[in-house]
Amino acid sequence: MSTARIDIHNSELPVLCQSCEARHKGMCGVLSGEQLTAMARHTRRVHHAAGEEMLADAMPITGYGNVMRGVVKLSKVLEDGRQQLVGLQFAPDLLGRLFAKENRVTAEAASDVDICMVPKAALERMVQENPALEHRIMQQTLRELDEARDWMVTLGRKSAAEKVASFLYLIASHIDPSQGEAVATFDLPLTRADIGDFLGLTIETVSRQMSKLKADGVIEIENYRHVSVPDLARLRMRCG
Amino acid sequence: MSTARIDIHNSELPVLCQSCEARHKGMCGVLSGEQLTAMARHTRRVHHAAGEEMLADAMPITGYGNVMRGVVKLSKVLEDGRQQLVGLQFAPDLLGRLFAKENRVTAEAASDVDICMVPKAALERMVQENPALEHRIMQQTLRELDEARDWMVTLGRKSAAEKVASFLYLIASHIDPSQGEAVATFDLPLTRADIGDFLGLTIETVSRQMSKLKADGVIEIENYRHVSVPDLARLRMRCG
DNA sequence: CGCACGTTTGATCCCGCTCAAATTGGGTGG
DNA sequence: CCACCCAATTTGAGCGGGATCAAACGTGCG
Repeated sequence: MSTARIDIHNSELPVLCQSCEARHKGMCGVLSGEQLTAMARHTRRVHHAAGEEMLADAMPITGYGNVMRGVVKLSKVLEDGRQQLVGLQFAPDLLGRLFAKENRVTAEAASDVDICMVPKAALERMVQENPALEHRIMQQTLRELDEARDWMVTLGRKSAAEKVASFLYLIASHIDPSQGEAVATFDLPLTRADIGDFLGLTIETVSRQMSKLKADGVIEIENYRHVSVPDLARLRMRCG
Repeated sequence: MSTARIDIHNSELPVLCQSCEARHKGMCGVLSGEQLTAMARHTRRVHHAAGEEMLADAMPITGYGNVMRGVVKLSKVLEDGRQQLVGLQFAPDLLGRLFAKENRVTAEAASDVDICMVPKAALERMVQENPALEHRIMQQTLRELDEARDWMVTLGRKSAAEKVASFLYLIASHIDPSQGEAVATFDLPLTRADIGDFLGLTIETVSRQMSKLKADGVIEIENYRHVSVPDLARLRMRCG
C-alpha cells in the first residue's frame, strides 16, 4: 500500500522537520527523504526572543535560517539613525542572502521566533548539488522582490491613511488563521514604532490613523496589539 | 547564413554577441561557446524608441530580454493613476521574471533601447539544462532586491533634497563612462516627471531641488538633460 | 502601589503639494 | 534663417498633510 509506505517514510523524517512549514511550503519541499535527512544533520533549532537582533547589517554571513515560527523584521538604517523596515519574513521564509559574504540588512525578531539554522557551507553545498533547491530559493527571492516593489508604491505614492490600511491588510493576509474569509483577527507583530519605520511615518501619525480607522468602524483594537477587521473588503478599499 | 554556420570549432562568436555586454558582465557570461551559439539561434535584436511600452503589467510573459543599450523603467500604477517607478535596468540586465506566467511590472523604454529577446520557452529550457545560468540570474535578482530595498530607505526616510541627490548619485554611478573618478558627466535618462515618479515627489519639487543643487555648485545643468558633477563626494554627502 | 514604557491625543510648524504663470529649447514650416 | 509652436521645465504664491514638541493616558511588571 502506497500510503503505508509513505507513512513509514514519514516516520523516518527528522523530528525537527515533521511539523515544519518549510517542508511543505518552503525550500525543504523540494528535498527527497534522504536529502532531508542529510540536511537535518546540519541544522539546529534556535530561539530568539522578541527584540533580539539576529543578523547585523554588513556583518559576515555564517549561516542561513528558515523561519519556523514568528515574524522577523528586516531593516536598514542611515548614518544618522533614521531607520526603514525593508521586509517582514514569516514561516517558512529563508533568512540570509544565498552565496553572499555579507548581510545587506539587519534582521531582528519582531515576535518570539524559532529558526532552523543551517551553516553557510552546508546549505551552499546542497544547493550546488541540487539545482531544484536553488530554483526553489530563487522563487522565494522573486516573491520578495515583488513584495519590495509593491511596498515601494506604498512608500512613494500613498497617503498616511492608505499606508496604515495597507499595512493592516498585509498583516491580516499573512497572519490571520481564518484564510479566505471576510473577517480577520490577529495580534500585531509590530509596535507602533516599527509600523512607523515600515511605512515611513512617525509613531504619532500611525497612531492617529489607526484611531481614525477605529472611529470609522473599519477595525477594532484591544490592548493596543489585538486587532479585528470585521470586513476585509472595506479595509482593502482604503489601501488606495 | 554566415551567422548560422557557426561551428564545430567554436572560435567564432555569433555576430550579435560580439559586442554585447551580457557576454561579459551579464548572464551570457556563464555560457560556453557552444551554449552561446545555441542561445543565439533563438535570439533576435529588437529596438524600442524612447517612451515605448515594452511589457505591460499583468500581461502574459512571452519572452525575456537582455538590455544591450539604453535604460528601461520598471513601474507600477495604482487604480487611480498614481505611478511609482520600482526599478531601472541598464545593460546587461535581464528583463522578465524567470518562470513567471505574468508580468508584475510595466516596462518602458526610458531612452532608445536595444534588447536581445529570447523566447520564454527557449530560455527556460536552457536554464533547466544549465544550473549555472539560473545561478547567474539568481545573482542578478538578488542585486535587484538589494537595490529595491536601498530605494525603500530613500522613499521612506529621506527628504526631497536627499532623494534628488540620491537619484543623481545613482545615475552617475551607472551611466558615467569615467568610472571611479571624482567627476561625472552624463545625460539624464529620465524626464523630471519620471524622476518624480521614481522618488515619490512631484515634478515641481524635483525641479526646485535640482535648481538648488545647481545654485549650491554641486551640479551643473545644460539643456535640462545634461548634468555634470564636479565633485561626486560632495554630491554623496547630500544623500543622507 | 508606583514606576516605566508604549500609546494616544493635542497644538503648532514646516516641507512638499497644488495651482498658476513664465521661461527655455527643440522642432517645423515658410 | 527666422517665426512660430509645443512640450518640458522652472519659478512663484499659498495651502495642507504629516512632522515635531509636549502632555496625558493605559497597561504590565517589580
